[in-house]
Amino acid sequence: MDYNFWEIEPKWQQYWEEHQTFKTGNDFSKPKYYILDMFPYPSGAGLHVGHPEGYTATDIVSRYKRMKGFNVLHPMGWDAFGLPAEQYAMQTGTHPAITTRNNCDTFRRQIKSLGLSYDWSREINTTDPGYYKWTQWIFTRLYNTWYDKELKKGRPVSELPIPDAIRAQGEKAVRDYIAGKRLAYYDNAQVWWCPSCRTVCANEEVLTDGSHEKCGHPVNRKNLKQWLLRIPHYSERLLEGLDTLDWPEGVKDMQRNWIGKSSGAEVDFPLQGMDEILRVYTTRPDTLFGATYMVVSPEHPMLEKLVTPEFRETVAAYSRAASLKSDLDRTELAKEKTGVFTGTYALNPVTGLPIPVWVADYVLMGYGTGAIMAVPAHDTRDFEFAKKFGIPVVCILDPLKAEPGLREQVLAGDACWTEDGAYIRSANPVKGIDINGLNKEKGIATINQWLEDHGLGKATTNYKLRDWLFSRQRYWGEPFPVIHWEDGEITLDESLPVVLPELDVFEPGEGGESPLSNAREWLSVTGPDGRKGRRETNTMPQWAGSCWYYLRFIDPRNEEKIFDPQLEQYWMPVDLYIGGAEHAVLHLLYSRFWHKVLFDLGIVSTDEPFFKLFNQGMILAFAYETAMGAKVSSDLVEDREGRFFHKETGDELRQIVAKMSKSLKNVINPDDVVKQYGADSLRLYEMFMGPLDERKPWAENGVKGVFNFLNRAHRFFADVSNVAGETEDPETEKLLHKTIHRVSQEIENLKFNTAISFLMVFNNHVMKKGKVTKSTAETFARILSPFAPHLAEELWSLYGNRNTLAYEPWPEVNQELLKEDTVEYPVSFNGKMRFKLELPAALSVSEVEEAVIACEKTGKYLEGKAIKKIIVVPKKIINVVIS
RNA sequence: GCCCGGGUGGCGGAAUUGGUAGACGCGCUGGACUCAAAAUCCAGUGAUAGCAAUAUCGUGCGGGUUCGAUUCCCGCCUCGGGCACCA
Repeated sequence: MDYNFWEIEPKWQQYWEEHQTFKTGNDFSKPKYYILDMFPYPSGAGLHVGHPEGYTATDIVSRYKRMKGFNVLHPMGWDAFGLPAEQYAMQTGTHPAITTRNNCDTFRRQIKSLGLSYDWSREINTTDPGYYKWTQWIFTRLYNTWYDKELKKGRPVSELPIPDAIRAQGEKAVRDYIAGKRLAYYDNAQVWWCPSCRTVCANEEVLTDGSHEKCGHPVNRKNLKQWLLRIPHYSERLLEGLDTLDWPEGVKDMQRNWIGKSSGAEVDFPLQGMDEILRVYTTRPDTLFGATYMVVSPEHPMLEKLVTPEFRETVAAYSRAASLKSDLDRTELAKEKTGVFTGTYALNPVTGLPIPVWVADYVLMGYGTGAIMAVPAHDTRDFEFAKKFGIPVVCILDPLKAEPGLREQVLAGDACWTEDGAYIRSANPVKGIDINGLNKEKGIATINQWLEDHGLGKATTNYKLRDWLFSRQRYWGEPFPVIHWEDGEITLDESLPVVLPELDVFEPGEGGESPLSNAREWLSVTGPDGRKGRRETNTMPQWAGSCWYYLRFIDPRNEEKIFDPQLEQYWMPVDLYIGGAEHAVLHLLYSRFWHKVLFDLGIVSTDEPFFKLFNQGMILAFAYETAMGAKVSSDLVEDREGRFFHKETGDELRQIVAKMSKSLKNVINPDDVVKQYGADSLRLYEMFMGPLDERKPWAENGVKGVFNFLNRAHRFFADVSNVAGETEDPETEKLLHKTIHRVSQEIENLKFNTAISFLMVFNNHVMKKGKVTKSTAETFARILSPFAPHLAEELWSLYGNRNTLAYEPWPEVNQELLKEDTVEYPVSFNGKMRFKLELPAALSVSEVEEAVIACEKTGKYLEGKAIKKIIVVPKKIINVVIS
């Protein structure tokens, strides 16, 4: 009988749908397991083979956990706001809502064709007003929250203490004061602007090369009134939380780097001839004796005061030039340092010597105090600058570990040294400070103490994390529930949802006007007092909807509340979250931030949303290139026994691994694979390709390989004449239990490739043996079911079972059967394996030694040499050391 | 430049993190069945030498520790990802 997957698969999919097999159970006495996929953006291209990779992995774990007796929450939904639908609307006039609905329908059909065990009754869509009502509601919470630095938590603004001095200035002052504390605020911001998309974007969305993550066009700076979220308040909390999570270390590191904590000190430098100080931030206060000049950023507020009349013009010109440069020019391209002298001198607080204050754009206003002390001998940037402008380089740290030649150069101020060493020229008896001879660690501690004692500075911490720019000049996004009144007051619109109005024109204005400013009727509001107002026309970024969707899955149809708190307490946190690594600092940082705010407000019960995170590796494809490195489209490649040739030129080509791309004609459509080999084959292959977290190339022959396995399993197990054994063969029984053990273990460790190989080994074994008992066949169907659920259900029903096996108990391992009576010891001589020796497992070490010596094969390898030592690792190896 | 991952047969990848390197799958070779092919089944398959038993070499490169290293240490090469004038 054929492996008729084309009949089996739709049949079982229909069964599951009709019986609501995967509707989440409401037996809350069971242990829960919440397993989540990063929900997709439903693009017009349909499902990519990368999607089923993560989805199959979570599906295997979900099915396994159900059989293990867990109450499993495994939902799916659509992150459906976003640019492509809007751009498509601009080109074709089709409303984004229609495009989105069609794309979701396609995705849903495709996902359902894979037999994934989602609870579809919980499907959510971020563009549904019933959903974004609560996205808006969370925004209102953010708006009404301030961060209490003492308690290290967010609190309602109603609890914000207002200083008397502010209160005395009247209502507007109080309002401004509160606005200055809110986690969501509206302000003028130097923002990244993408001229191609005509919208602003967040720091996190700008790539290293200065291009927009979404479209690839270069971005520039613009000054606009925008909504921002004060995520930096949560820097420390976001950092600390990472230590409690079972996440890939790489992702944690990326978040740590992004938050960018650094410890250092703020130091005050008195300005010569002025009653002012210039405050700097440095991570190397220990090098204070080597500070030979200072630099302020061109945007520094004190710059005006610092400039002496004779330098006014050059400094003004420099600042103007700097302001016109994009950040890209100021970083990437500006290998060469630039800067000008302000005419002012500051006094080095430890030496008392005057040092010049310069302005240069390599110092950024957004970090630290926007001013630095420069120590050219021990900082490469300062060294470069000092050499260019002829500023003295004073070495104050003897590089003991440097090579002799380099050490001489450093000591002479001709080279820069940033490592540890011993301080020299770092004492001033007049000031009562001496760190000569100390190392870096002690030097920093000593100087910090001295600075604090003298009121000249103190140890501080800095973070790179900046306010999160939270508004976009887009139509297809969540409207802000905000009204700007004619008198300048901003209030929330509490009647949620604020529904996105219908529009025919989606074009954003070149100057930054949002498309919603065309929605005239929707736009204007009149208050009860007759006051006129205008709605916020920006919309929220795509991250908003995905920041909290995992919470809505818990109680997706609740119209009264964001969710039932009791359900939240039961289901949270997410136990396993699988998705791509591209979200390491965007979605995953934003979500954690929102979640912590909600936690502080008592809305959620856990401090972190995702307990375990796992990143699936990207699925790539084979591609071909010529000797010169030119890529060749796959349809022009001929495979001749493992070597590849260009069909037209006949040149031999090199096989490489690259991203799937339309131009290389190597994109795989999951629908085609399902049609040709079935969903179980697609699932199995994606899991069998290699470790889940690694990038790996798609190979058609690999699909055939697993398809072949399913064929063989079907041929054997679907033939009931094979399932007729009375009692099980002991060898088969042993292997069966070993297989259950290994498969269970590998599922727990998310190592599905090896789990599948164990199933193959078992199948190969029984096919050779010829017959198994019904019990063995049923057990095999159960352990196969997480991977190939359609075939497993089919076999299960063939054996006379009426119900789905989705909730059958996972087979127990009989530990007795895992024990071996004998061990086949590899015997090696001086580490080289020579032969194998089967011995009873119960033998003691000395008995094993005796058996080895007694073995006749041993004599052959001794050849008159003496045994120095015999190493026996019980049940592993024997190594005979000979002279 | 800095921070993370990788590098194992012709290919995808295994190896209980110090104990038989190459499980499983693909591909290839030979055989059975067939008029023939496909499908299926059986056997073989890291390299070199040998009819063979067997021997030598072999996990990116060079050292080291160890009875024993894909695994640990030191120094490199290389591919991928992230960050980057953050003082």
